[in-house]
Amino acid sequence: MPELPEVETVKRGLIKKVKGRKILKAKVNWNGIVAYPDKEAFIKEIANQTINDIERRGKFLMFILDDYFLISHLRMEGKYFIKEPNEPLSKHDHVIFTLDNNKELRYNDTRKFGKMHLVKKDELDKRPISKLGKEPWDKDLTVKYLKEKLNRKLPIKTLLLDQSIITGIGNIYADEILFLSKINPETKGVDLTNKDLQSIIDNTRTILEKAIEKGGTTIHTYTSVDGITGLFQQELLVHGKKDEPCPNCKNKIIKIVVNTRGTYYCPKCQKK
DNA sequence: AGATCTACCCGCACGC
DNA sequence: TGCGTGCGGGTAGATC
Repeated sequence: MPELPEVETVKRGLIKKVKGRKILKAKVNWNGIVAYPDKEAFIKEIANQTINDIERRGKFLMFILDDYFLISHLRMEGKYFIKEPNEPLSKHDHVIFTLDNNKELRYNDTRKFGKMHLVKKDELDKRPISKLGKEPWDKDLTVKYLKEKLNRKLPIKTLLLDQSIITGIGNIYADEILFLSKINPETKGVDLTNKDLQSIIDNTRTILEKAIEKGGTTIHTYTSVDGITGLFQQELLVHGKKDEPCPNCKNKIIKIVVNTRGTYYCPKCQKK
């Protein structure tokens, strides 16, 4: 599933393929994907807009158009493909953009979880990305900042997934970051030391950078339906490794549930 | 009022 | 084989 590194990889791939292209028209085959505005307005307003650039904010892709931002969240399984117009639609192709180079940009989403918002450039503050917290590499992401934001009783695992604090960390990397930081996922935010907070910042950056690097080497796989999952799977240390030996101390990794999210950690290395 | 919790959107994978 | 259930990001709305 796409977390920040995968979204960054998709972004880089899309820039190569569609930057500078004009969207001649759009077709929406599943209304649920288009969250705002309604389908008719979406189709009407996006016609003849040029994709001037593509940016990433947290796990959101942001297509910079002439008068609008197209904000796209892939959620669990969203993918973009470039296809020839005469190629038959795949089962889960839900939004099709016809480009000015006789190609189609197709949004494919097995689980129909993804969302798109088309917003005027001066209306950005009303839409989802306005609430995002610091990007992992933001210079303002400091121990002081985290100390304020994490001064709560919720488990650190839950707080790491809160996109309004640090944006871009998902369920998988949250486990990995806490493992590298030797912090128990159930530790209350308020109980973290300055050293813990610095560890979280450092390890977040390290692991996401490493993952982006990996993503970069397999950039073509974003057009392959099952390509993205396989990539960082091999790199994981604890997530999904129930009953397997901890890479650090060989103790068994255990799985618990923290605020409905499956959570993996080493009880020996990550004591409360 | 602010913090926290819950339901919801979906379809696939898995296990009994 | 067939059915039930867990999964998971973000948001809206409920509740503490």
